[in-house]
Amino acid sequence: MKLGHGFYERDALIVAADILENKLCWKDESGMVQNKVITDVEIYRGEEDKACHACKGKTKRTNVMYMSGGLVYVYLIYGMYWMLNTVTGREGEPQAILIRGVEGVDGPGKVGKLLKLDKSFYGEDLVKGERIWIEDAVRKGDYEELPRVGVDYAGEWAERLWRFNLIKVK
DNA sequence: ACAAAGATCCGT
DNA sequence: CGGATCTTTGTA
Repeated sequence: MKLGHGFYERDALIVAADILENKLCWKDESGMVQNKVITDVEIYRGEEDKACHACKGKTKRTNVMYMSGGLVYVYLIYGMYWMLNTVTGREGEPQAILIRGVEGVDGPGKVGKLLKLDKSFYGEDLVKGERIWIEDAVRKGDYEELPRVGVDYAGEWAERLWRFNLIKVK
């Protein structure tokens, strides 16, 4: 079942732990529905978080993060890779969760490539789920909390354990 | 207007 | 470790 508003409109710290192991669903170029288990996420939360794009305030780019949870935030990094984020929290609380990896796909750039993301996904509604959505899962495995990747410039904010990674079960 | 940096990945 | 490659943002 598709996750609804209630799931996303909570604090990013709660949603991030809860989103692991759910299924990221999308339609491929032939219209076939694909899905993969979410295994690796990172939290970007609030204007005070120096690693969060919203630390610059509300801009054309960060606008969607200020909206109510359940929307897609995508942006191009290094001129090449589209990063997939889900907006969380209530309106006025800039938050997003970066999908760093799904089963068999290790790395946010690869996730974006797999889903063939582009600018048109900015602000896409995950609750409506026309092109992309998330479905719930039953099993809840354990996860580890790690520092976020690639945000050393953010000083003490880089030390927060805001990367949640599913522990692989053999 | 222009320059700089960036939530990455790949090949050497 | 450097190159690819382009949007966003700060500075003039």
